[in-house]
Amino acid sequence: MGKMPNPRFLRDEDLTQGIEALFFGYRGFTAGPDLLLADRGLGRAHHRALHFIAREPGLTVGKVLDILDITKQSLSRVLRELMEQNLVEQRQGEQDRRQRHLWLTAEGEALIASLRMVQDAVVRKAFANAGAEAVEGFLSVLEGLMSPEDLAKFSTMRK
Amino acid sequence: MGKMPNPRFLRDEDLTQGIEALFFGYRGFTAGPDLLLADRGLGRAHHRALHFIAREPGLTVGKVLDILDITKQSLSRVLRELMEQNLVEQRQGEQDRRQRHLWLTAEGEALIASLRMVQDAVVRKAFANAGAEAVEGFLSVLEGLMSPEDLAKFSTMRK
DNA sequence: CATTTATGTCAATAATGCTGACGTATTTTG
DNA sequence: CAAAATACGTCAGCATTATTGACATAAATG
Repeated sequence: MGKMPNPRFLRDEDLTQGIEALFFGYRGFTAGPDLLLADRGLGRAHHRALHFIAREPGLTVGKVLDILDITKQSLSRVLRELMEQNLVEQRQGEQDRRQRHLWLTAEGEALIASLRMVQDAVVRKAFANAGAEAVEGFLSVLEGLMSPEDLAKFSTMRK
Repeated sequence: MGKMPNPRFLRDEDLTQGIEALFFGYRGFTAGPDLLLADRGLGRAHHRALHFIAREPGLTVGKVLDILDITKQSLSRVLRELMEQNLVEQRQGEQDRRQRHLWLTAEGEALIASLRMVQDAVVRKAFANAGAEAVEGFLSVLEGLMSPEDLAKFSTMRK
């Protein structure tokens, strides 16, 4: 047998609190980068593309499409804008020459670094104040919220 | 003195994981409602308005503006569409007749109930699988991510 | 009575997404 | 090798959610 079932757990009120915490928390999480990006005429979509390209340089367009789960038309516009601003560059695949591999330019690296600086500061503070155990809980709840497909992507990235 | 500082805590990798967990988790959290709303030609903005009106019936336009932190022009369009679909109604304030108090109609109550059904199922499953302690951690990290203003709103709502 | 407040509206613009259709280069397959 | 599938790009049109700026009205307040 495990712990006593908690009668004060999973009430409607708890769910409401969780829903609202996500709403306000997500907003706090994106506010800083949004401001920085706006200076360059970029938005959250550009941030996401930069993030995943930075995380795994040489990613193909197809892989980014799979991660972001948007249409190729939407991604195409975002990538074009990033390339116009000399933040990202494409290189033809060597094995499969149909593929376009995406890399950050030095300028792109600099931008993502400043975005990370802002976002990391917020996340680090939240993590540090809440403590390591809370962070474990935070992650496990978020994993439970993910679709099976996204959970698989999320897990694979950490290997 | 407290716990031993954990050298494996707050590395760049941990922050990356947190950032990506929020991205994928938030997507899982909004996917269900988005589908239901699309059937009626509504979006996430309408959902947010419905949520807070349902939570505190009789809310004034000004209070909703403060919570959602969007411009009155944006909210105005959202409310007009909700009223056109007979989901929300306005009543003039009795004390202050400049104010418009917002209420859900029976139809609005029915819609928010079905949205809650879908979203609650996702959140309840995530909460139940992760456990009460994890939920505490989840909430405390999210509170740490909120701007001071949003944290105040979030806290006030629970009193 | 002048000012402030609460709300609404008109117009223009931007970022992010969608569907559908079509094109090209390249690889794979029968 | 020819046909099919794959990876990618692009053109056009449209929807949602947001913005700023300007202006208007009714009601409360000092």
